[in-house]
Amino acid sequence: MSKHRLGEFEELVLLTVAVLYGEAYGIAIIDEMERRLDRTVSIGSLQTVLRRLEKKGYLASELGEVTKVRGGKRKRFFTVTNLGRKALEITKDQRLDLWNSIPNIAFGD
Amino acid sequence: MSKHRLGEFEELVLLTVAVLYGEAYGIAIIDEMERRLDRTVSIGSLQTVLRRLEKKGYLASELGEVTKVRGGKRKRFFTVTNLGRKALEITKDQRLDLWNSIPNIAFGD
DNA sequence: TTATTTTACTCTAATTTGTAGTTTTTATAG
DNA sequence: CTATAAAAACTACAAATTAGAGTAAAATAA
Repeated sequence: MSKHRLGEFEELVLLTVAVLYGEAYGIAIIDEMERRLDRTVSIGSLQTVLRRLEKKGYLASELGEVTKVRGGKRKRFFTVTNLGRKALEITKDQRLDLWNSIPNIAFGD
Repeated sequence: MSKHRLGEFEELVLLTVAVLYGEAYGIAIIDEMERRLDRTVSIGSLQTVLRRLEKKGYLASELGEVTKVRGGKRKRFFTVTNLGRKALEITKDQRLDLWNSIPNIAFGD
């Protein structure tokens, strides 16, 4: 596997969708990312990445029901697929293996 | 801090330079990355990223001594700077915080 | 029926990453 | 000596990812 790699932003989006399980739609994802990561996230790049991750099979989505809250198109809710979960785990494990292999002196200050 | 973010490949290069402390030059970095990450790494993209990371202050480099091994230009050895270490730590901590916030049901399969 | 709010979506530019090739240097084979 | 091979850095352009700014749709409130 792993012909597809996760870009930096793709990884963060995937993780945030998992964190928001059941409530992961566009604007909620942005709010959560901005709060946790202390950066601004544009709706445009988010949409692009959500589409791409869905196309790659890492995310699935469905439109929500009409609600009685004022305004807005129907929300599109995302969930992480099994394949997406595996991609996240591989990414995490590779990074942690590298961290565990760094000799103490490398950062001795 | 953190106007500069680490791209996916940038992060892996920085970590590998840390792992190879004292022996981190172009071709050794490639060999280490290919072995650990099970992917091919082209010398071209590595050079580009090494330069960019140095420019951003995450890496420092110096030319090695001439050796008596057959052929080759003098090696350029890289080390991770304090700033680079901090960028790596922020990146790692953000990812782990997200992982720790994922509800159990999110991946229930 | 017009304005406001909340949402998704599209398009183009900038940045990052990948690929293929070039240059430099030295040792060894003929 | 000269040609070839080996080991390394470096360059240039193409592809993929990410950012930013703008557009469209749907619903309630005035």
